[in-house]
Amino acid sequence: MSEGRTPSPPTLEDVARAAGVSRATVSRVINGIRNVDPAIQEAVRLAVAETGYAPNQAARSLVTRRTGTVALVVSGAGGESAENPFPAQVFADPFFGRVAGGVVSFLRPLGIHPILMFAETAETRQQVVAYLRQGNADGALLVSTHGADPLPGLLVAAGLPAVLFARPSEPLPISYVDLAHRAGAGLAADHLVAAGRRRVATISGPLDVPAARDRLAGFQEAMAVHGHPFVPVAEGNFTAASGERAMERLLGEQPGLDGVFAANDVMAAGALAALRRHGRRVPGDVAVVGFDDSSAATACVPPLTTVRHPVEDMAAEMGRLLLAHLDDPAQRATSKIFQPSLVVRASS
Amino acid sequence: MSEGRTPSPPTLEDVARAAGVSRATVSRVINGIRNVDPAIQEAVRLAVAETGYAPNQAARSLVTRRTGTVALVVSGAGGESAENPFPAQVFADPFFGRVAGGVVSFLRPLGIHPILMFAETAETRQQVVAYLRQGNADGALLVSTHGADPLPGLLVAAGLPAVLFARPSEPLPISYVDLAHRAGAGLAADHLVAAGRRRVATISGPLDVPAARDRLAGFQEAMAVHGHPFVPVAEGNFTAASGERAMERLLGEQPGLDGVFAANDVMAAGALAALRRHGRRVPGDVAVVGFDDSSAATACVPPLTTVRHPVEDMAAEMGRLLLAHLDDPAQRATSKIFQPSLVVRASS
DNA sequence: ATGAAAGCGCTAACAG
DNA sequence: CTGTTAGCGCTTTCAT
Repeated sequence: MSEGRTPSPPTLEDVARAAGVSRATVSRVINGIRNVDPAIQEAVRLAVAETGYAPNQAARSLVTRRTGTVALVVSGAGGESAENPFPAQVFADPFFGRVAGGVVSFLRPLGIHPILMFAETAETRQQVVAYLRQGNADGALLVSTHGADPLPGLLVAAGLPAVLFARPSEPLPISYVDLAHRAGAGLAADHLVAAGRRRVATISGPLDVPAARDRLAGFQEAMAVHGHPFVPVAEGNFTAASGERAMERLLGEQPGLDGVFAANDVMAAGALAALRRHGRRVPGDVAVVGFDDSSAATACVPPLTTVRHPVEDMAAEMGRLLLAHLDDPAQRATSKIFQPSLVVRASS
Repeated sequence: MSEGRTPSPPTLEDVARAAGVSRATVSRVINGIRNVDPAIQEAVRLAVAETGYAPNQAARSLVTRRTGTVALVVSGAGGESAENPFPAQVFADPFFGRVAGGVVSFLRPLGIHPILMFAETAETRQQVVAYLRQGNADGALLVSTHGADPLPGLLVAAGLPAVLFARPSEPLPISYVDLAHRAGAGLAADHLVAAGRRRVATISGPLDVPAARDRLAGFQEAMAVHGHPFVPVAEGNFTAASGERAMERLLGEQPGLDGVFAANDVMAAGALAALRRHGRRVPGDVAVVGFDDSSAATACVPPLTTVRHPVEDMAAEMGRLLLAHLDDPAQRATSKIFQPSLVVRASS
């Protein structure tokens, strides 16, 4: 009585034998296809339980040509060389965590789990394309950290289903979700003006990022509407340190400023530090408004008034759009723009 | 002359025909098996290029019984009900980002991409087990947010290869990486004492988390060695808000304290806020030491002295251990404990 | 309503 | 060194 060393897992065949039916019937029951006698269904279910059967996904994919998996790709815009070989920084950004959380919350109830990929060089982008072409995933959810990311174009060229987190910088037949950045920045401007602030400045994000440009433009436009055609600007790169430096510069230019809008919460937190060092009270002397409503907004002292960016909802929508496209590949690219809202806290 | 509607991707057969050889030979070339005539190798490579061939992973997995994929599972300890149905919070923690970054940086050069999973209820844990049993991934990298996570036990019981981020609370034949938490906390104690601090308190993490318990014990032990057998403790839950509340309590108990060790940087940041509100200067009146050396440590004002937790390296090591186990399933469970180090910044 | 049989694309003995 | 041959486990016509 020798037992197999590595008892290979039960197959459909085993279940069929145990239930006294054919493989085809077991397959039907498992895949929830009707036209199966209830009594037989029950027998099959029993056999599945007692054999501990679990369908082999590879075999299934081979015939259905579907993996039931999607890739979640975080992509930069680097060139040939690996400028940032270590992906830790990118994933450490709470923004990425929110995207991942939103994607998972939508996909998981459907039994779909995303494959995490990271691409920032020409080589790694090709890796992503090859990976998808090999049928490791049915499609991709793409989050670019820079506007000029070539990956969306590559995906479209390869005919691979994908959905982007933001409008591509070049027009492309591809679906995406995005935020009404201009409107969001406008909310911040309206709020500062309504609060009686007259000497307002802004800390922008890196201007090669479309979202950063939109937030700046939206802020400037809204301020102009309120009779403030000129707004001092200092450019940051979305990090706390850059926000701090930008605030220093602004304070140097205009010591009497009484309000500042930062294009994200993290830079606003940096600005808070600079203001404190210069003896300005927030919001007494200077009102501060951030953008995103990220964890940084509430971790600050004082907590930040900010523009809410429904990242999780948007990420979930990406999943929805991708699945819709997979169900009906003929359907055209669509987009969904989310509306931001203002969250007022102690900093303004 | 009609073309196929959906031109099905080229197969090995197509490449073989184009190269004028057999499927087996093409397979050999593609899988880098030697004993193939260099001239034929070249011909095959050419044929691959002109057909645009990409191997079908499902077909490959079906016969090799390997997917070349691993699961990265973030797991809580919840019971039957979904107390925290939304995974966004968990993924938003920068700690998770560091783990993901470390895992990806190690796995990606090997062409392996992790599947992101999240489990916090009995049901979702079963989902993870089922997913692995279906052969969607060869093994799991598991990060538990609580000590009493049942998932490691389930994985062992199912005979699924896995590596944990921390020592399991129950002894289990499973590999893991961990940090010498006690030693790390000891470093913090030594530093505070060396800096002349005499009235030192600590903010612990949630005491149902083994790492939090170890950090507290390590700190108390080291302080005792330095002649301070009693250290006031306030328990937090690793969030900034909890750190702030804990600091308030400590200040109430011992208004003259001159040093505090928080079991993570985020709570230390909260403590900083409370200290500022109470008019204490850091480090002038009170020295503050955190733990982890996370992004929170440098985002604070002043930046935190902290105990470095090499999360990325540890995550990479998890990957290495898992792959080693997959290569040789007979090999026993191993563990690797990393040593922390002190990073001195302005807060102490 | 159920079963028989034909592959999905690939790797791995086994011959030659 | 190369080709032939069997499947891997599953879904899916096609008969019955």
